[in-house]
Amino acid sequence: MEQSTELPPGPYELSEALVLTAQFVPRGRAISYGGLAELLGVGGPRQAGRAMSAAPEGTPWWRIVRADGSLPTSLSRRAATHYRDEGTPVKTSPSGPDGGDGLRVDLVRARWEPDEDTLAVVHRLRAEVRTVGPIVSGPAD
DNA sequence: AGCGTGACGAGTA
DNA sequence: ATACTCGCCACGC
Repeated sequence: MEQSTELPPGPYELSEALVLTAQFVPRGRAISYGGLAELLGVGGPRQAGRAMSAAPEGTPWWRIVRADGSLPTSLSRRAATHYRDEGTPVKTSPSGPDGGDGLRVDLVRARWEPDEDTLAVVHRLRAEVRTVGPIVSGPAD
């Protein structure tokens, strides 16, 4: 069984929620930074990237990629190892046919789509995210 | 409080 | 396909 439906107690920081959501991406699949944030319903691609850069050990960061399926050059090599191991559909880039940089995940085939249960969990996650959102109050007066 | 920076993304040339 | 611009927004100086 997977580690679904079990979440640490909230509320969560946005970055924490994004990392938790990333944990649900199964082997061999991937999603874009923007897609991850969109799925959670909070934040955007920059926040997702920020969260992944600071993600704790054990986070499958290689499954969160850019919209075009690539990752920063510095991470490309390590990611390639995982893709080979997980059998992730990749696309050979024109400027670098080998596993170095130029490697891109074929999101058309590898894009992760959460099942209903996972979706429910993520939805619950969203509700407990401590957003830094706009200050609405102003009872001041 | 301003300003630059970044594991982004979409649009334009 | 590549290069560059802009919009985005949390962080750190």
